[in-house]
Amino acid sequence: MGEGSTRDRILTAGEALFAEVGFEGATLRRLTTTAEVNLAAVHYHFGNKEGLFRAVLERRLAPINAERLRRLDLLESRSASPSLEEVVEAFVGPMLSVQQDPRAVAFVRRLLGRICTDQGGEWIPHFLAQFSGVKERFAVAFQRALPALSPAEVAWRMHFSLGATAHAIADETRIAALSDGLCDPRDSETLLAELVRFITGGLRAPQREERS
Amino acid sequence: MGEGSTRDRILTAGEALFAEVGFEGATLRRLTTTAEVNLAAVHYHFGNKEGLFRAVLERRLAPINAERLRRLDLLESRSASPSLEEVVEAFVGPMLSVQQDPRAVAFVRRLLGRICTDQGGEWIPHFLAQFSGVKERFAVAFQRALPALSPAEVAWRMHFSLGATAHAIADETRIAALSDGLCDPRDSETLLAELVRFITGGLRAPQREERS
DNA sequence: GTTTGGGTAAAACGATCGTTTCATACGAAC
DNA sequence: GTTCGTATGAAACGATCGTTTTACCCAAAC
Repeated sequence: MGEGSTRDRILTAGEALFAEVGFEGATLRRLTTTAEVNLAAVHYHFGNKEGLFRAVLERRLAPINAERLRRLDLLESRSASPSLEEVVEAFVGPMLSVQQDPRAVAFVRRLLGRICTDQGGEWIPHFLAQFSGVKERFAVAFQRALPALSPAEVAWRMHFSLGATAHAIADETRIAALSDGLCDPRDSETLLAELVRFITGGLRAPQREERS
Repeated sequence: MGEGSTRDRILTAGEALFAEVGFEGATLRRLTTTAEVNLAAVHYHFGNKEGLFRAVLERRLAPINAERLRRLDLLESRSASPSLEEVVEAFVGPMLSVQQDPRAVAFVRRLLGRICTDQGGEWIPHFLAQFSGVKERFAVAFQRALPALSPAEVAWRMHFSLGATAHAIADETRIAALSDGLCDPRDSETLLAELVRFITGGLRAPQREERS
């Protein structure tokens, strides 16, 4: 932890610590100790603890959402109607594979899942703001791939897909216990393949029958 | 908050407070203030803060898991091979409808979802212990309803189903933003119907093609 | 009547938190 | 060489945390 500027060391250590113990569980003293940085440096560079957290979030979320849009652009430039599997993979894949940095993976797998489930906190609007552009683009893409569904049903199923993804990505131990060792949570490739298959299946489920 | 014994008032207030701000965010002083209980009473009745949290969890989880098994027993007594929809609803339904107590609903919708995503914490084994009996029973039921899938694939998809459920149940605001107001997160009936449909669709997705 | 023990009340304990203050070191601008 | 804004280090501040201690109330047991 002795490389990079002070600011970068704080960001990196904060990312790891927030991912490990969450926002409230993280301590600036523990953070500055592992980062080999003075305690006051956090407030100098980021204002306060929450400012640091927002900076940590943005550093990783921006590339993920950019990659999502890039892949969707690519799909739509190739075909007027991309397949559902392609759209799902463009949405889910970047969370698992944007960065080769293992620290980024740790962030996504632990912190992002935690954020998605956290109710309180003032950073959720800040988090959704970056996500909003992505949401609309993919809502349109999903609706096109699933013309039989109503917009409300598309929204519900995107919601469920997000949940399955967040849970699967955040998990590092439960799937092993659930499967009695059959499934390896670190096998990102299998995880992505199974997750995409599950989500596409759920999205393609027959629509609600209208009582006529 | 002026009814019931001291112990019950602590449990009820703790349930609400943990659901609102999480374990680390909850303060015993705020808890004892709203419960109109002395600070020391928490340690007298529950040992410490974590003991109180475990007691809060158990009070709500036990009925849910009991109801799950009861419904599964009922299904299997009626038919040798219950339909997938029935099994999914027996698994998901109790989380939304076991108790008519609105405080129990608040607990399930906020705290349980949070627990499912929380990585650290010592109560997860304690939580899984109660869940373990449920897990095996439903794993068998799902495997029977989906004979084409490998055990590993059944485990993966149960895992994803749990994630979609936890996310959907914990959410109270995001689906409204995601759907631009089309979907109402408080409409438990629609939520359950859409969720069951999504999960059954995901579980029924075509299996991984073996490269021969 | 006295004793006993479960339950509650008030107060303080030590620890640790996020934050602030103040002094200092360093490099660029003039 | 002096000045000045940026950055860091050391120390302390006030607040609040979970927990413990001590004393008190009161109904049941003897």
